[in-house]
Amino acid sequence: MPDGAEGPGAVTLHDVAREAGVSVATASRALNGSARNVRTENASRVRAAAAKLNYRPHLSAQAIARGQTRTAALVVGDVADPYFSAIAAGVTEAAEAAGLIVTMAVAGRSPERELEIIRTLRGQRPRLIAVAGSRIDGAATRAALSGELEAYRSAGGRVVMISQRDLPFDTVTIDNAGGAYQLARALAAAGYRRFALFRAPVTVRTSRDRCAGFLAGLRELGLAVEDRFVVETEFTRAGGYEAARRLAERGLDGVEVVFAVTDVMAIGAMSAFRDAGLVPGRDIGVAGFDDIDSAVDVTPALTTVAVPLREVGLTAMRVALSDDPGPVSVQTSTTVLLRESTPLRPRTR
Amino acid sequence: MPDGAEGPGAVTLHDVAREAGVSVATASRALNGSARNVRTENASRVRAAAAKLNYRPHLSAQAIARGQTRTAALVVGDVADPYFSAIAAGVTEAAEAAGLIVTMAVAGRSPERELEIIRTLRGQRPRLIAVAGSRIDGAATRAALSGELEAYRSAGGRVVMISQRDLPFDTVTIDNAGGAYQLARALAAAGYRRFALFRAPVTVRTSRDRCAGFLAGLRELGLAVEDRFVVETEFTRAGGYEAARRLAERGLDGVEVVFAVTDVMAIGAMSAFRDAGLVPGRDIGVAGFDDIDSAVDVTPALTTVAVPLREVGLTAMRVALSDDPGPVSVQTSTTVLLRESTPLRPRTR
DNA sequence: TTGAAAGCGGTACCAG
DNA sequence: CTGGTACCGCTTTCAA
Repeated sequence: MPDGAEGPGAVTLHDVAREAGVSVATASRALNGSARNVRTENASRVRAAAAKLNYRPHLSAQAIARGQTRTAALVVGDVADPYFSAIAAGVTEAAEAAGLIVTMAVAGRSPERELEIIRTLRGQRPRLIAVAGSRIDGAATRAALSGELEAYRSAGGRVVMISQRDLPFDTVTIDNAGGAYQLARALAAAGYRRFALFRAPVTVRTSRDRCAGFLAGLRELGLAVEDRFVVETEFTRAGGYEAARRLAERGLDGVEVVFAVTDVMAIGAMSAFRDAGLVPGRDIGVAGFDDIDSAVDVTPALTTVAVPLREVGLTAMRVALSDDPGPVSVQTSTTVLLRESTPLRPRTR
Repeated sequence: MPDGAEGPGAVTLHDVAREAGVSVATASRALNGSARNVRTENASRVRAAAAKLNYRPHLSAQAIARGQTRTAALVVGDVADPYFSAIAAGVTEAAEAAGLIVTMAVAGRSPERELEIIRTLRGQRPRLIAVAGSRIDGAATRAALSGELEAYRSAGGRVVMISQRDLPFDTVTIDNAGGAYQLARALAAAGYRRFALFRAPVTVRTSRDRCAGFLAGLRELGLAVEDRFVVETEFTRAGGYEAARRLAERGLDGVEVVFAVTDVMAIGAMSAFRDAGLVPGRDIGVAGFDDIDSAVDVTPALTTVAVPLREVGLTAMRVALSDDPGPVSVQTSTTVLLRESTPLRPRTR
C-alpha cells in the first residue's frame, strides 16, 4: 500500500471511530461535544482509541464545521524590535490564556505590506486581528486598509488597533503626547533649557505625537526648541546614531539635552555622542521614550517615559475579546523616569 | 432577515459565482486553479465580482480541500527575549518569502507547556514546526515530545529543531561549545587567568554546552575555574544580577573575569557589579554569549560570542522547506568579539 | 471551457 | 445515548 513519500497522512476521526467501534458522531461527541450525552464506556473507548492512534483533531476542519476558528492574528512592524516584541509577549500571553492560537505577521514598517498581510490574514478567519502596525500615515493605503478591516469586522471579526487612534476600530493607545509633555516639564524642572529633538518623518504618527506633546510642554513654560536642533532621521538605532553624529559634528552650540522619540534612537544617539568624545549625562543629557529593557542597562541609565508595553498587549486582547460593541478606546498611561542620563542641572538665575 | 449580532458572515465563493453568473467550479478555477482553462471573459467577470464583494478565500476550507495548509508553526521560549525574537525575525522573514503564514506559540521555558503547545499546533497541520524551545532536558516530557513530533512527521510534516541537537529531527545548531572554547582562549590570550562562571542549572543544554566548551578551552591551556567561582543561577537578567551580587558580596578574591553564559545574564551581572561599587572592565572583566543588540550599547561594550540568530532562523526554514529527506544537521558558526568589558590585561610572568 | 458532484475532516441535527 | 446524514467552503475529478 504505497502512500507516497508523505507517509500515511494524519489520523482522522473516522480512524478513531472505527478503532473504538462507534460512529463518527459518537466519537466526535466523546472527544469534543458536550460529553454529557455519551455512555461512559463508549467515551473511554473513544479516548483510548484516540490516544492509541495519537489523534489530533484537524483544526481547519473544525473551523469549517463550527463556523469559527480559535486563532488570533497579530500584525507587528518588526519582531526583533523590543517595542513590538514586548507587545507581542502581552498579546500571546492573553491569547493563550483564552485558548487561542496566535498567528503573527511582520509588516516591516511598510503600509503596503501591512495591507497585503491583512488581506491574507482575513482569509484565516481569525477571531480577532490586532494591529500594532507601522503607525505610518499612508493616505493611499489607509483607505484600503480601513476597507479591508471593515469588511472583516462586518463579517463578524474583531479589530483592535494598538497605538493608532485614527481608524474607526477598537483602540488601545499609548499616551504619547501626554508622556512627552510630562517629560518636557520634568526636564525643565531638572534645570534644562536648551533642547534638541530627534524625530522620525512626520508621516510616523507616534513620532509626531511625541514631538507635539514635548513641544507643548515646553511652550507652557515659555520654552522652545530651535528649528536647527530638530533633526529628522530614521526610526531606528542607526537613525539615532546618525542624528547625534551630525549634531556633534557641527557642534552642540549650547544644547543641553536631546529628546529622541524612542529609546532605541536615544541609545543610538548615546553611542554616537560617546564616539564623538562626549560623555552622555555629563556633556549632554539624553532622554528617550518607551522604557525598553535595555534602558536601565546602558550607562548612564536612560531617562525615558515608561510605556507598559506588555500590558498594552494584554489590554488589546481583553478589548478584542470583550463583547462590548461600539468602538472602544483605551488609553494606557505613561510614567516619566528620570535617570542618570539627565542629571539635575543646577542653574544660576 | 436577522443575522444575529455577528453580521452577514463572510462572502463565500458561492456568492462570487452567483454574482459573476458562473458555477462555483469556474469561479474557483478563475481565482485559484490553473487559470489557463477558463475563458478570459469569465475570468475577468469572476475577478470583478470577487473584488466587488471583497472576497477572500477561506484558508481553512482550502486547507481541507487541498489536503495541506500554508502555515509554518514556530515555538519559542519567550518572545520578549532578544535571543528568541531575533530567531523569530529570521523565521518569519523566510516564511513570508515562501508564502507561508507563521503561527507562533510561547513555551515560557517549560517543557510541559512546550509539549502541550506542540500537541495543539499539530492540529493546525502546518507545513512545518520549528522549535526554538526551552532547551531543557526534561526526561519525562522528552519522550512525549519526541513522540508527538514523530507522529507529526510520519503524517508528512517537517520538523526542525533550533539549537537542540539531541532529538532525531532536522536541526540547526549553534556552535555553543566551540564558541565558548574560542572565547576561553581569547580571554587567556588577553591575559586573564582567574575566572568565574555564571551558568544556568545543568538541565539547560545551552548553558551546559557553553560551560563545557569554556572549561575545555581553559583546560588545554592548563587553566581552570575554581568550583567556588562557578555560580548556578537563573537563565535571565535577574539571574545574572543575583550571581554577581553574591560574588561581589563575598569578595572577588582574585577573580579577574566573569563568563556569563548569555549576554542577558552578563548585562545583569554588570549592573550588579556597578551597584556594588565595582567598575566592569576595570575592576572586573565580563563576557557573555549571543551578541544581542544591546551588547554594544552597554558601557563598557560587552565582550561576547556572536551568534547569527536571524540567520539561524532563516536557515531553519530553508532546511525545513528543502525536500532533503534524512535528518539534516546544520551548525552555524560563532565569532568571538573582544570588546571593552575585557581589556587587555598585561601580566608580568 | 464548463457545471455537477464527490469528497476533505469535522459538527450537529434528526430519527431511532 | 447512538448512528445516519446533511452540511461548512472549497477543490478537483468526470462528463458533457
